Formats: sequence, C-alpha cells, structure tokens
Amino acid sequence: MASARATIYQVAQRCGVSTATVSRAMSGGAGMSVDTRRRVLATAAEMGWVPNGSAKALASNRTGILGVLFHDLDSGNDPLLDSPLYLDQVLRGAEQATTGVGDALLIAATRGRSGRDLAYSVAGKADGLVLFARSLNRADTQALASMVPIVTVGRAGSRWPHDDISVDNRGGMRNLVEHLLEQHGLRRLAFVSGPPRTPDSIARFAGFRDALIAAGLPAPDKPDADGGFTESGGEQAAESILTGDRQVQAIVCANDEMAIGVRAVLAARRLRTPADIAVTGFDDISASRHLSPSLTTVHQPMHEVGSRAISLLLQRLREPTKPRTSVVLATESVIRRSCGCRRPPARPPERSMSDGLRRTRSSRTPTEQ
Amino acid sequence: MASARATIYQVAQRCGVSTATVSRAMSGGAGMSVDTRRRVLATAAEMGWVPNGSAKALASNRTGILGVLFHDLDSGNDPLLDSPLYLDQVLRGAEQATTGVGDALLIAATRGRSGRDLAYSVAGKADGLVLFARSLNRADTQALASMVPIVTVGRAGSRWPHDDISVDNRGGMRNLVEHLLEQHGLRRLAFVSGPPRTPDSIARFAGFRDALIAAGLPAPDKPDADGGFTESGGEQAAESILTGDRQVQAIVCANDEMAIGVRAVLAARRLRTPADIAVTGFDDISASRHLSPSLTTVHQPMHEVGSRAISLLLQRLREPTKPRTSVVLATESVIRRSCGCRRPPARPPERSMSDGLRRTRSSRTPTEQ
DNA sequence: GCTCCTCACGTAACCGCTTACGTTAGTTAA
DNA sequence: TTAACTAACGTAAGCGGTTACGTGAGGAGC
Repeated sequence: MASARATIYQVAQRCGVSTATVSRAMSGGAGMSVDTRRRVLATAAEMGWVPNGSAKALASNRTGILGVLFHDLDSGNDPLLDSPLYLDQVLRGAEQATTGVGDALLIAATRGRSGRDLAYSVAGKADGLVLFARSLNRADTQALASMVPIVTVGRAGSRWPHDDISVDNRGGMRNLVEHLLEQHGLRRLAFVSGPPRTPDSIARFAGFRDALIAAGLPAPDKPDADGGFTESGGEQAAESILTGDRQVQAIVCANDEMAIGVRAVLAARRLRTPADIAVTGFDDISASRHLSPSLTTVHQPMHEVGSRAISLLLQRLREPTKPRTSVVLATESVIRRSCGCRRPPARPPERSMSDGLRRTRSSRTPTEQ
Repeated sequence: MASARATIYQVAQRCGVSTATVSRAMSGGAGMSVDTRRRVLATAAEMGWVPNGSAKALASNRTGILGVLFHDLDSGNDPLLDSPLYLDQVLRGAEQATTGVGDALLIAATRGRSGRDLAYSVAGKADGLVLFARSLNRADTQALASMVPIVTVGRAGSRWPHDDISVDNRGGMRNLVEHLLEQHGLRRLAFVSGPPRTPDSIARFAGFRDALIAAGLPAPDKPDADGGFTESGGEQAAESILTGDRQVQAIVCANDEMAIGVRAVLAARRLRTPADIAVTGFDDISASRHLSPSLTTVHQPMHEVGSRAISLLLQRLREPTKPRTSVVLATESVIRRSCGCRRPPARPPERSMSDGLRRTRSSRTPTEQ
C-alpha cells in the first residue's frame, strides 16, 4: 500500500492528456482551459495521486523545505551558546510562516556537527536556513551559506552579510531598569550578568548602564556578579552580593533563571522580596509568573522572531540580490510583583500571559536597516 | 556563490573516474579500492561538492527525512487535542534519534489542514511520519499512512494498525495516588479531570480509581469536577469542590495547570497546602517545581517518547512487514511538597530535575507487545 | 598456456517531475 | 481568403544522482 504510488504518467494516461498538462494543472493551471484542469485534478484525486516531492524538487530546483538550526534543542545546557528556552514559540512562529506558503519546516541541532555534515544532511535538503546566533562558527556558517541562503538570529550589529533578526536586549533591560528607578525610586541596584562574552549578556548589561546614566546615576564598569545564566549561578551571585559591603535595594538579573536562584538565597536569608530587596529577571520563562512573588521581567517576542526569520528567508529566496535586511524587535517589560508593584485588582482572563501585569515596550520599535 | 554548485559529473571528470565510482565512494565505498575512494573523496572535498539531496532522493527512493506531526505547535490552546507541553523534550529526543542515523527531522502542525494537504507538503517529503495522538482523524491518517509508514503516539490500546508509543498515564496516576493513601494516610480525595473524552484524561481517572480500589476504598464513578486541563478550569473545579458538602483532604488533578488553578483558589480561601488540603498534578511542567509549596506530580518521559518513536519508525523502514509494535513507557512520580512531604534536607545539585524530590516509577515498565 | 573467477570500474537506463519549445486548431485582422 | 496570432496542449530534454549490468585486467587453478 505504501508502495506502488501512482506517477504523473499514469495520471496523464488515465486522463488522456500529457504529463505536461498534468503538471500545469497541479501548479496553478496557467495556460490551459479550466475544463481540462478540472478533469486532471479530478482524476488525480480519484487515483490518490500526490506528486513525488523528490522528483519535483529535482526538476524545479526547489525543495519546498526551510530549515531552522539551533545549537541544541535542549534547554540551555550550555549557556555560552543559544539556549532555546523559547524553542516552542520560535518554532511555532516559524512553522506558521512556513506552512503559510506551503513549505515544510526542517529542524536540526548543530551541536558537535561540522558544517560539512550539516551541509550534507540539512542544507542539501532545504531551500534556505535560519541559523540561531551562535549555533555555528564562521567557517561552518560559510559552508552552509555557500549552498543555500541563510538568515541569522541575534547578529544585529555584526558584519555578517546575511539577513538578520534580533531582539532588542539592550533597550529591554534599559526599559525595565527605568521602571525600577522611576516608579520605585530605587537607587542602589546590583546587576547579575550572564556569561561574560555572550552578546545577550553584554547587551543587557549595556541597557542597565544606559538607564543609570540617563538617570544621572553612577554606572558601574562591570556587573556586580556573573551568574552564568543558571539558577545556581544566580545563587552564588546573590551570596557574593549580599556578603559584600554594598547595601543594595534591588538585584537586576540578566535572565529569569538567575533571578530564581537569587530569590532562593534571599528567602533563605529571611530577606523579603520586594520589601527588602527587589528582584527582576529577563526572558519571561513560564515559571516566572508562578513564583511568589511573581517575577518582574522582560518578555521577548520569540514567536515573531520565528515567523519573521522565515519571512526574511522567503524574501531572500524571491529576490536573491536584494540588499541585506536587519530587523530588531522590541521587547516588552512584564511588570509583576518582585519589583515592588502591588498586585493589580482585577483577576486575569483565561490562561493569558497578561496575568495582572503591566506592559511597556522597549523604546526601540521594530526596525529595518 | 549559492548557485553553480558542482555536480557529480564534474567531480567524476576532475578525478578521472565515472559518476558511478563517485557515487560508490560516497556511499561506503563497497566494491572499490581504498585508494580510488580516497582520491574521490579528496577531490569532492576540494571542490566543496555535496551531493544534491533531491537527486539522491529521487534515485534512491529515500529522502533521509523523518517527520513529526503535532496538532499544533502551540501549547495546549485546545485541550481537546494534544497539547505539546513537552514539545522541546519530544523534539530533542526525536532529533537525536534522527541525527543518529544521518537523517533530518521535519516538523509540522496538522491543525486545520487536510490529509491531502499534508500528504502533499509533508508526507511527500519524508520517508516516514510520527503522528501525535489526536492530531489527525482516521481518514486523514489513512491518507498519510498510504503514502509512508507512520507511527502513532498515545494510541496504545487502539486497534490502529500502526506502531505506537505511549505513556502509562493510568499507572502513573495510580502510583501517585497510592503515595497519598499509603504515605500520608489520606482518605477523602477529590479528582479533577481533564476534558471528558480525551484518552489521557480517561486513563488518569482510571488510575485514580485503581489506587482507591486496591486500597479497599470506595471509588467514584466519575470525577468530582472537570477542569478541562486549564488553569482557570482548575479554579472553577476547586470552587465547586470546596463549595460542596464533602470534606476533602486532597485534590488530585489530572494535570499540573489545573493544579495551579486549584492552589490559587485554596490560597484565596486561606486554606494551606498541604496542611489543610494536599494538591497533586500530572505532567511535571517546568513551573511545578517553582510553586510554593512545590507541586507533587507525575513526570512523563517525553524525551524518550520522541526518541523511541523515531526508533520505531526506523525499524519499520528497515522491515516493512514486521508485526506491529506497541510500546508503553513508565512514568515517574515526582514527590515534592504539595502532597505533604517535607522538604528533603540536602540542597539539590545544579539545575537538575531532581530538586530534592523522590521518584517512583509507575509499576508498568516499558512494554512491547 | 588457457579457462574461469574476481575485482574494480565504466556505461547507461532509469527515478518522476518541470518546462522550453514545437505543433495544431481556432480567431482575428486585412 | 489568407497571413498572423493566440490558446491549448504535446514532445522530449533535462534535473543529478543510483545501480544493474557489462567489461577488461589480473590472478588462480589446471
């Protein structure tokens, strides 16, 4: 049953036309009578014929497949590389954009695989690729880019010649810290960073400084502690900050997981959040709204990252020579309670993200350059 | 650069051999001298040649692509259908198994798409498909199955003729409830179910009854309330249970989200968990360990579901006529604090799932029939 | 020395579709 | 009436691999 699939020849014969006509019927029916087309389509359906994808791809030089490459599908085991905490959101966005044009979505992990291997098993099967930021080094990226068009994610400032889609990490953090400064009048803020050399980590710290400087406050040269983007790293960071002689009013974390670790330490020391020390995160992972108090953080539009990445790819496929496009998406502050805000009165509607919170967009609106 | 890719002819010519030899070299090198093979491989690498996937697929009748179909990549908007809360875990398992044999992974959502559409855009591009439980109706499933081998997820008991991989929902719930009965001596348990007709919901309620019956307690015919697998549904269920005249000691929920809703209501009513009323969930979503008290629940081996689904598919591809295989994977009770257990002494190691908890496997070990 | 293998490789027929180009019949314009 | 189009379809040459089969050289066995 799974074998013996019909071919275009059989459909053509059964319908008394040529294979060209059948092919035309399947692809829009340009240059043929509506009547013939109807007949062809009918017999095709009747015979349960579906064109062979490989043959189609070979002849038309289009596979109808778009690929997305992550460093790893796992959730952030290696924080030095991109941790697809948002895997589902990104994929959903990508999937929708992809099926929207009738294409299919291929996903793969790059961890430990060479560019050549990927070229063989992925690039050779797709019309284009979306590469998550640090999932691949330069040489391997080149290897893939020489085969198919690619768009990168999170390479906004770089000199890479590919289309790019990024999130405004810097503006997002600045926005959040401004909330702390302006709404809560906090002044002594500590910053817990992620791994030193990651772009996200750097950008978020920069946003932190932006806010302080804009408020006329002294801005530190470096983070108060490095939490490595992990929960336990956040714990250690908190210990080191609390042990120091500096009296802090808030601990600003470069991601939610570290904020969770920080909060655990505060709780263990009988320090109240936010009364004694406010805590904020970044990412808006699902656990954040379930903490008590719920975590004030920054939400990234990962669904949109996925869908726009695919859009960029499709554009590039359509216009191979058009100039590079770089899109930066705005983030949104998710104001919950760990910053000191009171619980809003109304109960939220069904399972929404807006569980009684206020939102502010980072000043940087979606931008194309 | 992305154009003008070399073909096997050019490689053959440059190397002074025939295309057949090049092809042989690329596929293991059987029946040729090691020396020639080395030469071919060298010039191929030198020319940066990677075989055209479509041509290869057409000629060999193998795409080297495996597909996974979900109802939707979104997280459970429609609880009547499968909600891939575990999307990332499943995909990771599937991806590893797939990459392990050099294949690539295709993913797609079935929501709102016809079997014919899917056959066209997905089945035609893959060697086989993994279908999540209720992602497709019978007719559409048939349409796909007539094109390529498929394995289903969560159809263990059914008469569907396909290989299947399922999780032991029933045993998992039974195991958890036994913990409540035996370790905590609880007797008056309320059950909050998911949507009435979903297999998971039914199986979990059955497990609940199993435990009661095994303990010689009266078992209800139907759940105390239907929470529809959603947080707000859980809230309503809790209200109705607490309003009733029955004095319950514990509220057993068919999933974690409802448990979260239940806990919110208990908290609002100043009822302590677990002191006044214990609460348990099912699924072990990431938020569960961050609740206070942390949620006792049941963990499903979704990573393994993904990897074994692919394994089954690969087996079937190798042996098209072998008898149907149905695998049922055991779940694991994740004992945290909402059931009444005290927080274990030692601090957990780095970001592990084993955040100070005890685990018990559901009695049903992985089974093949 | 001759036959018969075996090994290593070349030849070429596909795989199932797309599409440039050719063909035919029917229309239109002069 | 006829040349010039045009619409609607057929012909067949690829697309870039795989692989059954053919072939020649070298070695083994007699």
